[in-house]
Amino acid sequence: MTTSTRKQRELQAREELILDAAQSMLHQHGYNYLTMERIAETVEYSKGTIYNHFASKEDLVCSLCCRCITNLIDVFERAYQYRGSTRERFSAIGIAYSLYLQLNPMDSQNILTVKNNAIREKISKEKLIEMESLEREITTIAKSIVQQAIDIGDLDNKHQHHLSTIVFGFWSMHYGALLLDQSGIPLEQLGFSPVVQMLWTNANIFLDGYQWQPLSTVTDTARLFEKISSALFD
Amino acid sequence: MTTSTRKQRELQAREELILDAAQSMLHQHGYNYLTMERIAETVEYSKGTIYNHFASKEDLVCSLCCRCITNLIDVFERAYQYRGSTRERFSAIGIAYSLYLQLNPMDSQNILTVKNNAIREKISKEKLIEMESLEREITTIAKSIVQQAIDIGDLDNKHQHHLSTIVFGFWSMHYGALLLDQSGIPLEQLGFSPVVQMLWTNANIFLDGYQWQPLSTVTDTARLFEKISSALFD
DNA sequence: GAATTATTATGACGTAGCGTCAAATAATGT
DNA sequence: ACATTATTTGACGCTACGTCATAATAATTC
Repeated sequence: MTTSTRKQRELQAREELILDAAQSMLHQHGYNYLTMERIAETVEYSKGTIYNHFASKEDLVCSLCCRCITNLIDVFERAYQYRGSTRERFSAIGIAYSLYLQLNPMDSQNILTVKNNAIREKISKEKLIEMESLEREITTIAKSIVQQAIDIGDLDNKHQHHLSTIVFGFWSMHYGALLLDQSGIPLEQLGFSPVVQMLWTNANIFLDGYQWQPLSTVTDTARLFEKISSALFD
Repeated sequence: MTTSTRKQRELQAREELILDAAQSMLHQHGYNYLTMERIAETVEYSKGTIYNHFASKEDLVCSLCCRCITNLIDVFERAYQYRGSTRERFSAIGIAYSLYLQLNPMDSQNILTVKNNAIREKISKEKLIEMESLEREITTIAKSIVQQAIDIGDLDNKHQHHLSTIVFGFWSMHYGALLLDQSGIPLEQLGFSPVVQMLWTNANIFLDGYQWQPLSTVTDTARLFEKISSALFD
């Protein structure tokens, strides 16, 4: 029993070690430099051992992605706990998302990588299921705030059947914005402002569109942004 | 002179041939099946000749992407010409985008591929510039409608300095939604409705948020969607 | 129209990196 | 101490990219 759990723990520890090495390598030299061989060298195990942990390079990257979503869930939960109106708490989720990905550009990269079909095809079924389950978890947090807003009356209950549409809209807006940002489109050159700023404006407009109270027109949004972001990232 | 242009034309024709072959291969068997060797076989030229046209596999895929953006520009221009209010014309752009990518899922795939940093690194400078120029062109169309809306007064001119923010918000929302859709997240399973439908709802809410007249509350949006989409795709 | 030169096409070759598997090594049980 | 089971290893096979010397073809000159 103890033996078995010690083994487990050792395995687990090594897995983390590998993931850390991969992450740092990715961070420093990018995806193309990341090879199974190099990871093996770095952690001082053989390639075969790496393959005992991860079915493929893609599986490994997907695992990094799972870690990232786990981190995001953490931040989302802090946003969920934020003391304020439902609208503020939902906004907090948006801020959490955008600041997290801004602070960890490599993670946006990985998300983008894993979403690519060519890569996805090579990810094992199990890893995909793991990731899906995390994704379900994270959308659940967002959905529950919307539900609460409807229950309280901050959001008209004619939107009850739009519940997931609201979440989806908010999500896709952030997702799209951050991916556009990450993907080397020269936004400034095309005449755009900093992404986090535009996102905050548009998120507010979007929620105003749904008449989610209190509207941004009666709020000091700049100050709110500061408050929420320091509440989340300190 | 004539000789040179004939040469040019032959080259151009072959380039199209290669791109067609690649597109169809991609369509039928996916990115991982696509190899330079197989393309060469299909078009009955040698690998070296393919490399005379495209500096790398990534360059080739980027070229496909450029073709796709060119198509999008076409549809955007039709949207621009749509006879109706500025709001309808801007909405038409959203519909154009979402229906085009819905009808050509392989193109969304390619966009996703090309946006990936690992891939982008391998694309030649020239191709990237070519693509950026197309991207500039396409955003210009969207921006000009927003400008017209402000000039006419459909959109309050306090939004003048948000002009690009509006375009960016609209773009990112659509972009994010369609990528989420393409990237195998089991949206229905997570309790979401069909993407095009959610997008249409959210796009309207977004524009309502900016108070872009006439608001969706005084519009038969379902009918409008039908009208616009048949105007664009027939 | 033959000779020369310029252009273009070819595919064998070098290389990188993935993933496998038989053999070596370590751990565990008796 | 020996047998059995589990884990680790790295050489090997394979695929696919991209190159380049050579061959083939086209253009030009005389």
